Amino acid sequence: MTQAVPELYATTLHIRDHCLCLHAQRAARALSRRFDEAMRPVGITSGQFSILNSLNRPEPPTIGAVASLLGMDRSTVTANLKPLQRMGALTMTIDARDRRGRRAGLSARGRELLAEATPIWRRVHAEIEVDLDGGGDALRGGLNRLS
Amino acid sequence: MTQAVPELYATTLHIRDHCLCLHAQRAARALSRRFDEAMRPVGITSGQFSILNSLNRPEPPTIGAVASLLGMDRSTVTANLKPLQRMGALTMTIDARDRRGRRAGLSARGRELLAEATPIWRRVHAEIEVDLDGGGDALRGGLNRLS
DNA sequence: ACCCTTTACGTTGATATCAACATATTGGCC
DNA sequence: GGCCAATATGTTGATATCAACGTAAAGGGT
Repeated sequence: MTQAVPELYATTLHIRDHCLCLHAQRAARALSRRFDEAMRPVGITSGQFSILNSLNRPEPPTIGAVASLLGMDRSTVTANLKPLQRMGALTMTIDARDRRGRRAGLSARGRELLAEATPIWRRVHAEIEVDLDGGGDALRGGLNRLS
Repeated sequence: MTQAVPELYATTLHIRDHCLCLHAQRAARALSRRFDEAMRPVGITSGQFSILNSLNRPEPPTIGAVASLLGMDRSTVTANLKPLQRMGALTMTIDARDRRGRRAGLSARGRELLAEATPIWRRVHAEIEVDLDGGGDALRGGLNRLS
């Protein structure tokens, strides 16, 4: 008789060091925290910044288009729009050509928030690129293969 | 007079294509969904698998040690342990040498869940490595620089 | 015109995530 | 021994995330 699960501990160490899901979650959490903290003076989070940015187009996108761009569930987009709506950052309109669809756009307040946050994004992102020591493009390429 | 924010749209496109936070979140969501779906027959999520795996050590770790390993907030670890406790997967003990600390370990049921999920992890992870076409190590390296 | 499939969303319930605040314990310093 | 800063964790409230289910509109075939 050996221990209960003798082979699993080596496996555990292997997973800890190699699991791309774990590594991606950890990096995503670290990046979120970094941008969240930097954008706190503006009153938005990194996720809200991504959404505001995705809405800043000539033709306001549908919920589904935003979900597809951000790689998240449609119901997550709906949920994430709620706090932005309470801030008065959005314009929601029913698509005239397809009344199933709702199009989300930026209000004047939304454009204002985006304009305030963009220089912060630029600064923090430049710091991160420095941390990556020129590996930013390669990292983006690898991440894009996963989504 | 020009439009309200004429320069911002080009910036928006730039952010959409370059923001590492966005790219990392998107990839992390995609990976989570992939493992979540594969592990659903076992009844655990990818995040719960990561936690179970992190608890599988000779000396059960403290909450803080798990948080540090997974790169998440301590209160998030506390919250994530709750569903696992309800499943009967854990053993929680107060550290005898420092009664502030709680150590989380795997119960027999926890080891069972981990043993069931590990082959699934192995299969899905191998598929992902194929998708990356040999770029797995480089991607892990880049992600580690961020956390 | 009528049905039937597909598509676009919303809602609900469970889990995940973090900041801010509160509590308990430890350890050092006097 | 008593005080005080540091440490480990819990709690609360807000947001994020998704699957499953339900609703409404569009589009096609008859």
